[in-house]
Amino acid sequence: MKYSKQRESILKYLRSTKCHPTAETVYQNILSENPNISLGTVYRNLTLLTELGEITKITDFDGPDRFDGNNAPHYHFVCKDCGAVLDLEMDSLSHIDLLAAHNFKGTIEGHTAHFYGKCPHCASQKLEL
Amino acid sequence: MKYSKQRESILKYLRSTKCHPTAETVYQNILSENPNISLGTVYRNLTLLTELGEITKITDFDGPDRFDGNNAPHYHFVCKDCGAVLDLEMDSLSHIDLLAAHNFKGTIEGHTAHFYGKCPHCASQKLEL
DNA sequence: TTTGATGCAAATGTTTTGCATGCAA
DNA sequence: TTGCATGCAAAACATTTGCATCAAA
Repeated sequence: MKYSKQRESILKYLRSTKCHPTAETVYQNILSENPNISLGTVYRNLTLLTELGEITKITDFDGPDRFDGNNAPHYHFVCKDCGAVLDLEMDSLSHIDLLAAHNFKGTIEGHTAHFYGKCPHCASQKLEL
Repeated sequence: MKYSKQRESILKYLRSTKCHPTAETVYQNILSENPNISLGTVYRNLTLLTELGEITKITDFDGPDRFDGNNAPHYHFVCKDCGAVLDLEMDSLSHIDLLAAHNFKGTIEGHTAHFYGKCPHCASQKLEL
């Protein structure tokens, strides 16, 4: 694969943040480093990096897809109040694959899961009302 | 809420199928019963029925949103080969909310989870190769 | 009659793609 | 120099919305 400055910028930005940005947000954040980059190039490289396994595409939530530069397996939380997407520190739930396989005639290869509720910030605001 | 024949058709169709159709598929399937219905009306009613809790919107997968007329809580499986979405017969995984809450300072109200692999049909085809 | 629901079409938002040009190998 | 990657713009796709009309209450 041929090197490109644009792809390097995109990956560097995703590795540096925990905010699970959309393609548009990635674009806005690397624009200062790449004044002529186009949104199409951002999309092309996000798709490519996802196929290479360098990043993960998060399609679980409403709205535009988000991207995650954290390669380690982990689960996500979304706040019902403010919409923030946070990483959760918890063990793998691989045992649920066995529960799913129990009455299923196909093969279970894995799962995705995410959690929702109130994030630390919104939960504490609620208490103050 | 005012009665409408279109809404009744949509709900009747969703109650009758286990195939988790998209808005477009719902539209195609009720067209014979409602020759003049528009796709916009289908979208409006799918949104309304989702808000009423009569049906569920599935946003977990790539591609357009799907809708599920089965009100009972259950989990979904998607086949990596053919893309089919199937219902899984398994107990609630409510215990994973406790696992998620363990190191989390906000509040966990629930989760969504889905499983992937090969469906019964594609798994058996694979064996025949 | 009143008000919410519809059909239609245009608008919106997200993502993909065609094509000429540019840059890495 | 060769071919993949880019920038740009148009297209494709999914969904929402404005508005005049229609039908349920």
